Amino acid sequence: MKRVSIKDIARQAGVVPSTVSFVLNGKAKEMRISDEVANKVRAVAEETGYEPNRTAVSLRTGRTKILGLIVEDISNVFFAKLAKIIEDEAYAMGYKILYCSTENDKEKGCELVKMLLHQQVEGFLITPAAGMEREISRLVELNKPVVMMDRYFPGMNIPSVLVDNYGGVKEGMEHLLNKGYRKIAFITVDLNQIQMQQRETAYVETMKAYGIPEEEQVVLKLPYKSNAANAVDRISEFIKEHQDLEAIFFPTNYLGVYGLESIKNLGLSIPGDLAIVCFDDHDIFRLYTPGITIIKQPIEEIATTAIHLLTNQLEDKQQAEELYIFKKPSLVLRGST
Amino acid sequence: MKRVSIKDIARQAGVVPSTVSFVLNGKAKEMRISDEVANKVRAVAEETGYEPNRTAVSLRTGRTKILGLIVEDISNVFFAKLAKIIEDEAYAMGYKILYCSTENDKEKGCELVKMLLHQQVEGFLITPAAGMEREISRLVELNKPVVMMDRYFPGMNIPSVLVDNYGGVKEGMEHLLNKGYRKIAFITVDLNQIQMQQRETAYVETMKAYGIPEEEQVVLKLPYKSNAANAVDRISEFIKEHQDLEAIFFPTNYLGVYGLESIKNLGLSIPGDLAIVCFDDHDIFRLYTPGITIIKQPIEEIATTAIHLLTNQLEDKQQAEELYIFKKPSLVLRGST
DNA sequence: CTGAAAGCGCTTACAG
DNA sequence: CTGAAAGCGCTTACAG
Repeated sequence: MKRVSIKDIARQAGVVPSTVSFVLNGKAKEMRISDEVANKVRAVAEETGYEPNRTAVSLRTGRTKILGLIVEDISNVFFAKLAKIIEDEAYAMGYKILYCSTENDKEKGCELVKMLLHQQVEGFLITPAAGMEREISRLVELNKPVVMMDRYFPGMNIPSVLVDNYGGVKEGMEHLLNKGYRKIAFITVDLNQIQMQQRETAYVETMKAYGIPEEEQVVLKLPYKSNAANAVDRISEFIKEHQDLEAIFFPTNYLGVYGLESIKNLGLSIPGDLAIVCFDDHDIFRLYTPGITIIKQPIEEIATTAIHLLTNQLEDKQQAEELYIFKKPSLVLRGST
Repeated sequence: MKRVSIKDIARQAGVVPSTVSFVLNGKAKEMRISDEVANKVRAVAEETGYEPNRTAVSLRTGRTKILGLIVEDISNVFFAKLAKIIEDEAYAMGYKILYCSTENDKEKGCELVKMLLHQQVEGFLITPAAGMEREISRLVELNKPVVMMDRYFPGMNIPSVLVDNYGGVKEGMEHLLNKGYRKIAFITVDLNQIQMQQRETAYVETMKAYGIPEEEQVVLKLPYKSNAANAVDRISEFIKEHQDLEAIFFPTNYLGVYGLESIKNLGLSIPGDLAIVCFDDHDIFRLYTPGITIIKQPIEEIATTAIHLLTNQLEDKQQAEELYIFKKPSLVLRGST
């Protein structure tokens, strides 16, 4: 059951191996090989079920057609969906994907980069953990194309595909404000992460644009790693303290879930007592909340843009013109708000 | 910025390439290379930051240290978690994983097997879609180790790591029955899949063992691809028709979610009006159902067993003694039932 | 103890 | 138009 090689085909077709290689790589015309010979070779390759040995091709050409994808955590739905789409697009273009997860651990992230490098991957798609700057700039020095997703390091000059966090929150806020809501709270997390900061800025500025000064805005910041029970308690308390609240904006889906539980515990109805807008969808919303408005992450756009950006660099060796590409989330109304 | 090769090291250390290879592969002793020479070689390798070219190693040794993992859908939490654990274990043993998803499509599944084969993977971990039998037995003929997970093809003689569906349902049913519940409905899906059938059998037989004959058992079968709204309607109707119901057993988490919505719509309480047991956990349960009992899938056990089964075959070239390995799910009580 | 050489399966510049 | 040959970076059987 030995694999057939280019040599076997050459022997059977009565030509030399190089001829077989040219024919099978579509260079028959270029090399002025007669149709007769070319067809013979193709026929033999066909009937023997020949498949080139990719390892040998890689060694010879220096290309592996393998891309490395480093996400934060493959078991998280957002990244899993991202990975799936990237995988599909990559396969369609003849690339394979090697995945792994940093778990937001700088050390592990750097390890993985090294590992993928040994693995001879040709390019990298990364949602970087903080602290991976050095390792990533090393990749650039090694002339390996890199595209970042969802996060970025300002000033590092690496093409990045990002969610338009500011624009998304602005749109959601305008939706509420245009409906006449004024007392809108923003319940966020105390995390020094660029995405979350952009979202908060958008809240503050959109409110201001509608004539509500910062002093009258209502922001609650929960500690980063607070557990479900604590978060629900804090939010419930907060809602009770602010009896005049008309709406709440949650800048991330987990907060939204906690919020829903608080609202349910307090016996309030949506959107009767409170209107809710949440950045980023969650399965739970589908079932339990006819009156919630979602700002849906543009996962598909991010994935396809990123993979194409990367393969373009690989094929033409040219950089993207735009360094930071922002994808706008879309507003989804589930029932009335 | 050219990579350093074994030749470069040989030159700098004043030896021939083969000596370098022996030293770096830990065969210095075996080849009786002097410590002095060996240390010199190691020092040079260290300071030049030498990393072997895996492609060349693969071509020469015929080994790639890459495993193929084919799941149904990487964007599904169950498979994503499975993949994550497998990836971690594999990396720890020096293997890399190439993932992909069949989307339960026989054609795509077979394509993927071929693709991974071209990619020179050494072994396969597969959650097969129906219809992939031929392609998988081809792998065995090619002498490629295969381990199946979660599903199996009876009589195909391929090591499979499975959930003990029967045992899990039996345990959940006994839990209910021991608490005194007698009128227990089983709401399932009309799908000719081995897992679901085992679960149903367990319901029927456990009921019988407690003295409730099949005529008095209550089973509802929903069509396979019914949407959420239809499913919820059917279940609501069913509950209304069976006023004397004391408990419901859902053999899969999506049905449980639909069931919860029906119960909520009907204004019933859990476990006051109805006790609920569901096979397989779901995020939603965590938030909305203090009185639900879960039969938790043994994801971690499946993943680690499967990967070790595969690597054992690769390292020792020996088959597993047991062909079918069943992992027992665990019963998790959320509040009282 | 060490070195020279073959060969894994390809691709491609070169000679004819 | 076709063929002989080098070489990608390794490993390992063989000779000395």
